[in-house]
Formats: sequence, C-alpha cells, structure tokens
Amino acid sequence: MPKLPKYERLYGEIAVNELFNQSKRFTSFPLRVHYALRPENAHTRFMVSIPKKLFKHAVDRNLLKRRIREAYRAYKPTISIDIAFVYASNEIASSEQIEKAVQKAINKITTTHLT
RNA sequence: ACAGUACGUCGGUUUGUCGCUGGCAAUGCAUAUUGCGAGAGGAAAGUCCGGGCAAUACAGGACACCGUGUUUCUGAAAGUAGAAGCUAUCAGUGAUGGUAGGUGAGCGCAGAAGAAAAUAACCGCCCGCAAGGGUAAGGGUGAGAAGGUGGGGUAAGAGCCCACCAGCAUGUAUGGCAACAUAUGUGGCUGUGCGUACCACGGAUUGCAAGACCAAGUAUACUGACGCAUGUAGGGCUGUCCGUCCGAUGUCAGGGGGUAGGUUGCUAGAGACUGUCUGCGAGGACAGUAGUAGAUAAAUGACAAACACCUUUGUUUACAAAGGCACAGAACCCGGCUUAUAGGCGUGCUGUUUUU
RNA sequence: GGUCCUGUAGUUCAAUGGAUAGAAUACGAGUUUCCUAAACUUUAGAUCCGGGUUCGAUUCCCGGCGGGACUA
Repeated sequence: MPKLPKYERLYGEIAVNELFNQSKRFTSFPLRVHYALRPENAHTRFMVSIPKKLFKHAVDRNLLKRRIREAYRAYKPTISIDIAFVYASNEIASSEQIEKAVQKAINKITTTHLT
C-alpha cells in the first residue's frame, strides 16, 4: 500500500490561495475537485476541505476527511499536481461512494494530462 | 415482583492487513529507514462562572457604576461553585425534586374592573324635621378589600371588649456552633406587589491566535545623550473629579516592528488510582502503586472477520435470519456549572400487590 | 480558538410589565375596466423553543436552538 507522508500534504495560506485562484476544477459527486499542475520533480500535494456549514459536528467532518484521505492514498496519481477535494453534499457518503468518486477524478486528470 | 426516586459507575472486546502523529534506540552528513513502546471524553461540547500562567505605562483618595446577598462548613477561588442544615412556597400518595432568601424607617408607582387600591362612605344601616353627622356588619369587581369564627356590646356598628384560631413585634426558658425550632408571657390590632433607599462583601484590562525566540529584510517604532517646553497636545490607572505616571516635535549615535514561515510556550498537575484512618457530608490526613496524548489546514484511522449486548420474526428453550449498537472528537492547563446521551451494573429509600 | 450582538405577520419595522400585539408592503377576495395596471373596500396571517419571577411577560431572569459581526 502507498504511504502518505507529511510533505505530500498541501498547507499554508499562500499555497492554498494559489491553488484555488489558478486551478481547474470539476465535480465528481459528492466531491468538487480543484487541481493545478506542478513542475516535473516536485511532490504531489493534496488537501481535503469539509465546509462547516454542511456538517455542524466535528465528528462528521473528521469521518469524511478520513475516508477521503484513505481513498486518495489507495489511488494516488502518478503525475505531479496540487489537488484539493471539497465536499459538496450535505449527506455523509459511505466509504465505497467516496472511493469511486476519488478514483474517477484521478483517472480523469491523468488521462487528460498524459496524452 | 413491578413502578418510581436519589447517588455512584461502565459506556464495547479481540484478531488480521495497510496507514497517520509524537517519544526512545540504532544506522546515516542529511531527507529518511528499521526496531520498541505510546496516542480522545464523561461530557473533550456550551463558554455560564472561578483560578493558575502571560503581557501592559497598575501610588493613592472621594463620589458614582456593576455584581452578589439565609446559617454553619468545604475549597486555591467562584458573581446560579459544592456539602449539611433553616425558613417560605410549588409539584408528587410517597421517597424526593424545583424555585426564592440582607434591612424594611421614609418616599414613589399599581392598567381595566370596582363605591373604594389606603388618613375609603357609592348603595345600605342608624340618629336627625332638614342641613348634616355616625357606621366597615351586607353588597357584584379584583391577584389583593382593611385579620377569621362565635359571643357580649350598641341608636346602628366597629378589636370597642372577651374566648379560640392565624399572623407580626418583643421578653423568658429549653434544644442547637448558628440560621432557627418548641413552650410560655406581654403588646398593639395587622392588606398585596414592585421600585427607590440603606448596609455588607467583591470588581484593572486583555487573553496561549497571550507572550518569548530564530533566519531573511526594512520603516515615521524603540533606546541613549544633548536641546526645547509653565512637563503643553494627547494617553494609562473600570467611569468622573483630585492626584499620579507616561509623554509627540530638533540633532547625533545605536537599533530592528508588523506580516508570512519555523522554534518555543506544551504538558508532572490545587494530578490519577488503591488502601487505612477521620468527618453526617463536601472533604481532610497518611502510606503505597503505576505511568505520562501533545496535533498545527490540525494525528489518534480505513477495510475485513469473530464475540458480547439490544430489537423483531421463526422454531423452540437454545439456535437461525434480518436489522441495530448512544451522545459525541483534545487545541495552554485545572476546579465547578449547564446541556446531549442507546443500553447496562451497584447501593439506599418510597409506593402498589402477593406470600410468610 | 477567543470576544460580542441579535431573534415579532411572507418581508421591512413599532409596541413604560397592562385589556383583543400595531403599521407599511406582499398574498387572497371583491369593486372599477372589454382585459391588465393603478385606485378603492375587505379577509386571514406573527412574539424562536422550554422553564421561572409576577395578579399579568414581546418586554425582566435562567437554560437551549438559530442567525450575524469582530479578531487572525
């Protein structure tokens, strides 16, 4: 199984703002995906965001965040990009649904940019 | 046995694969890698109180403002903190639970209804030719109507007088550390609520995103010396006044703020657990034991299986199938309060029924 | 994380603790018109929830729920 160390995570105000200002985006229900290409040798970085407006309790947000992270870890992309997943549904999706959505999103990115 | 009530307590367990965040050890210049071990709660929540800790330019006084207000105790402290009591009141058959609590002299206010809402005379009753006077026994209203009932008394009436009862003030005795309770004597004859007023105690502000440091880089910040000025403008000390402290502007020299990033603060503490003694209790004393969550766009997980528990159905007295398994996630740390919480377990007490 | 403010008709606002919570506008019905608009008449509609204080609570107090602002 692939790992997910700290340097593969996207954080910091500047980096996040950069991604959201310059990214391409599309929806893979229940996720909205933002991504941007990076130079060849840089690490792929990713982040997850669950709006507080959709889920009031911290427990629910944590659960979704963990499920998305697990799914991302399983289907990590092979090219260098910054990627952000924003949750866009107001129901708690199952692990299966999230896995499918993440897989679909990453396949879409890799196929469009490799060819 | 069932129902209830108060207090305490638990709130899933195990295995496999993969992963995340610290700690220690080894290897390595280092990024890292390997091994060992650790990693959410009773409320981590709400932020309603109180502290620790930190920063600030905090002398003090008068008046004002705000908060609290039964007694004794506990505690570092508490402004709905806790324990055991007291008084009043509400709910309950009851165990029990909720709410309130300083003083009461003076002053102010109380819609509509009602004759009248407080030095009461509209109707009625009595005296009187009348004018006028006496009278709270009876009269709808109202949350509240001039202590209640009975008797005497009177022109008619009235605590005007008497008995009993309720309430208030006060003396004495007994019990209690005390609030207060009980008994008894005396007194006058007594409406309700709110506000104001007075008394006692407390109150600087901001909050770990406080604050400190690092490398990069630069100001009108800041520091020192000299000069100027009635230490002025302005500002701090909860507000105002007094008082007190800081204090803009020129020249020279030093110096390195904010912002973003990193490090630190950062976890051993008014700690936890067990036992003994002690106290009605909150607690206290002594002895022993084990170990230590510290993340930072924020770790503590994902998937699978088994077991335990609950519900329903079927067979039947233990199996099968299906479904469920609460509230909820640390962000500087403690003490309390409040709110959410499937399902258990223990102890005391209460009610009902049955048996002895 | 921390510090505050606020909640009244569908909407925007009123209401010393006092009788049946009041306006504007919107919606519905009617009049007018060949029809619509405008104008006029008129009906219905609300104190976020749960307790407490009080004779009486939108107002005062406590707890909960929702909405918003500031701080970085």
